[in-house]
Parts: sequence; C-alpha cells; structure tokens
Amino acid sequence: MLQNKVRIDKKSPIPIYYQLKNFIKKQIENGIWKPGELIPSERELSEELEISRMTVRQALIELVNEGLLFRKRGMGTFVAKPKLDQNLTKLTNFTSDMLSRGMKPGAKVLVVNTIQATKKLAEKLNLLEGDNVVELFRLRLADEEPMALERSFLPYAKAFPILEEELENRSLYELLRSKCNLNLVRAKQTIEISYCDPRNAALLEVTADTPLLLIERVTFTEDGEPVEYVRSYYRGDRYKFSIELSV
Amino acid sequence: MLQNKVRIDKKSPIPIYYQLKNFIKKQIENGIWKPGELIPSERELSEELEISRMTVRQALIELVNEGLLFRKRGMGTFVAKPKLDQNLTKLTNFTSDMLSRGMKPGAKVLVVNTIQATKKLAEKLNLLEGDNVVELFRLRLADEEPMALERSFLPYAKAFPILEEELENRSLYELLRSKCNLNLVRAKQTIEISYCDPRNAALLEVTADTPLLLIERVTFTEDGEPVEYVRSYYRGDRYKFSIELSV
DNA sequence: CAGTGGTCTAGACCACGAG
DNA sequence: TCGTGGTCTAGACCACTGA
Repeated sequence: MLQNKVRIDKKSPIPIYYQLKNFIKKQIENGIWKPGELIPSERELSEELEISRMTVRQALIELVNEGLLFRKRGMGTFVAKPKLDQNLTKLTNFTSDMLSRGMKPGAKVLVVNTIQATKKLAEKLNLLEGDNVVELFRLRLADEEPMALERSFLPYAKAFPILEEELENRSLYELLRSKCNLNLVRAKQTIEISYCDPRNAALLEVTADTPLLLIERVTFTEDGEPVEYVRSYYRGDRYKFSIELSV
Repeated sequence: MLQNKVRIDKKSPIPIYYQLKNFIKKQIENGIWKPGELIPSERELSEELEISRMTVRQALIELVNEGLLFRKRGMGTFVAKPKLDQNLTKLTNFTSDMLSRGMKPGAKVLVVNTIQATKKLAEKLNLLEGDNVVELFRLRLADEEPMALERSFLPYAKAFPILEEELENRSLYELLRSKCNLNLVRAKQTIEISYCDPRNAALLEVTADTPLLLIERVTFTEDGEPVEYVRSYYRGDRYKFSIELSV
C-alpha cells in the first residue's frame, strides 16, 4: 500500500504529523494518489507507519483545511481535484504580487511624512484624532512601468522605525516585520472603480478620466490591531485582481 | 475563573469541544474575556471543566483558525481584537451578497440555452469541446434596479435539473444545491475593469463607455470539480467589492 | 455486517518565554 | 525554574456508509 514506511523518522526534530503531511503531498504531486481517489484510512496509515491515529488525524485534518483532501463520513478520505492553487486567498502585497506575475516590482517614494490622524484615519487605524500617523505615498512600478499609486497610513507609535529606513524599492511589509516586529496576517479590503486625481494622472501616465481600480485596505496583526490603511489606485488597463474564495 | 462549569454537558449529543467553542465565543461576545486578554490555559480549562486537554485543544485550535483567538508559545492563549468580521473571504453569491447589504436581490432571465462547449468553456469547466453546456444569461437586480449582467455556463451533465426549474428571482446556487446535489465550496475569480457590450448597455441602463467591474469566476465542489463558469459585469458606479484576506 | 471518520480520554515529553 | 502551548500515544465508543 505505502511504498516504504522509511519516510517517517521518529527521531527527527520535524514533527511526525508534519512529515506525514509532506509524504501525502508528495504522493499526490507524483500522481501516485490521484484526484478523486480514496487514500488509505486513518487506521491503515496509523498501523503501517507505526504512529498513533491521533497523529495521523492531525496531518489529515490540516490537509483537508488546505483543500488537498476531503472526507466523507463512513466512506473515507479522498484526494481533491487540484485545479485551484492550493492556498486560499493569500494576504499578498504589491511586491510579492508582482514577483508571482514574473515582473520586477519597484517603488518610487513621493512623500514620507508624519501627520495628525483625521477622524477617518483614527477610525481606520483604531487611534484617537490627532495621534501621529506616518504617511507614505509611493508610485509602484512593474518592470519599471508605473502600475499603481499607493498612499499608506501607519500608526506612528507602531511604525516609526521605518522612518529611518531606505524605502525606495523596498517592501513595506518586509520592513514592518523586520524593523517593527509587526506580523501582518489579515486584511479587509474593498475594490471599486475610481478615477485618478488629475494632479497625479501624469505620474501614472494616464489621462484624468481613465478608470482605475481603487483598492482600499486595512491590514491587521494576529491580535487584530490595525497597522496599515492604504489606498491604491491601479491602472485598469494593466492590472487584473485575482482571488480565491472558500465557504 | 470560570463562572460556572455547568456549561459543559457530557451527556449532550453536542460534542464537548463544540460546547466549549460556543462557551468561549459567549465569553468573548459578552465582554467577560476582552480583546488582547489572556484566557485560561489549556490545562486549567481541562481541569476545571473535567474534560481532556486534547478536547480543549480541539476547541482552541478551531477558534484560532477562525481568528477569534491567537496563541503565543510559552505565554498562553489570547483573545484577538474583533474588528474583522470573523469569517474570512466567504464564498458568496449575488443573492446573499445583496441580502447582506440590506438590498432585495432579483434576477431577470434573458436567455436559457443548451449549447456546445467552446474550447475556452471546455477548459474552464473541465469538459471536452462540444460537450453540452447550460447557458444562463441574467440581469441581476438590487432593489429592482439593474446592478449586473451575469452569464453563467454549467456542465449539462451536472446541472440539467435546473432547466426544469423556475429561474426568475431564484438563487442559482440554492438550486444547484437542492436540485443537483452540488455543494459549492470554493471559487477562483478575477476582477478587472471592462466595458459593456454595446448591445447590452441598455439593459444595465448605462452608456457603452461606462466602465464596469468584470468579475470572472469558476466555482468548484469540495472534490475540486468545476461546476460554474460565470462572467458578471457590475455597474462600477453602484458596486463595490469587498474581501477579507489572511496569510 | 465491517470499515470509515468523529469524538474523547489520561497520560507523556518537548521547546519556549518570563522572572 | 515553572507554566505555557506543541506533539504524541494507545486505547475507547459513537454514527454513518455500503454491501
């Protein structure tokens, strides 16, 4: 049934359930277990690999959550059809988005500033009106071509270390993680059609009446604290937004 | 520590871990455990409620996945700041989307047809060129006003029962679930700016040069089989798309 | 009926973080 | 050092499925 049980090393510092997850992923990747097919039952895996059934279950449950497997009560566990990139709706940013499209990301800093929170900003960032806020206005480039205008607002108290960093062509999220110890894990965003502020049209190399995709986003750390409020104007003729959804 | 342990009923058919989840949700909802605060440790909950630690863990792990709690190694489990609607990126559809906006959804059927799959359709729906496909072209209404044009394509073999159903003002997803036994759990979609086909501009009550939000989507069942390919043109002046993301 | 996944127990050892 | 979450075991009973 299983080619070789050597794949599980109980002495390894890598958790057993994690090794099993990787083993199952490999079986699927290599087409040994095909989409729609039944995989060995929990008890079978548990016995053949000489590990506890609860450990097997931890691996299977995580793979079900990741969408690689699905289960039917009383029937067994099956390989899901791949088709979908396996991760759902990843939190991404301009830098990694462009990299995944095979383009070279860039950022030209137009404004870096410390301002006082307006009522709207205070609301978005969970601050008080008048609290200090870092404003960062950048032109985002893809393969050296203008792609978007991005105006970010960050609570000064959390993000001030970035003011001492070189921001040109750097990933803001990477800086927030490494310099401010802020781990961004969730975001809420809206997408709508908008138009360019005429003063900024030239920067994007469009005319003022060109429709743009306006993406407004608030990004949060794992404890739910907002860290960034950003408005991005993407050139509608060059950008297409892609997402995956689940129930 | 815990007001009363009566909340866990071991005789109930409701799983213990599930009762515990609900209990914790209540504690958070009622402000007894506040955002950012430490909640009792796994061992504490296990002892006080007289249930196994593994059972406590199952409840906590699921709540962490749902974003209500977060954990720090060696420190404990904390209540996450609410702020975000708790569900991430739900798979939604026009009907429930409009209901959640407090508007009355509607659908006017323009075309129902059985056609042969083109190359593109065959690819999207995992069919062979020429296979039968149900085409459904509808004008979607919100509070009786035109909001979007939606052209859906479904594999005839899976979706044919809907042809015998009244489609006017019905939710397609609801019909697919109840009449075709198709449970849609995932989707992949793209959002971009587009313009209306001049022949259809009048239906949306816009001029042909009005920018629209084009949402293209393929929807899948839990085993990864595509069930619907749909192109929706939303009026950019009336619609704003909203999503939540996580790592 | 036998086999499946779903739930649950009562232990155990580990690595990590704080004082 | 002590308490935390992370991992793991070897059992158990249940409800559900298909034959």
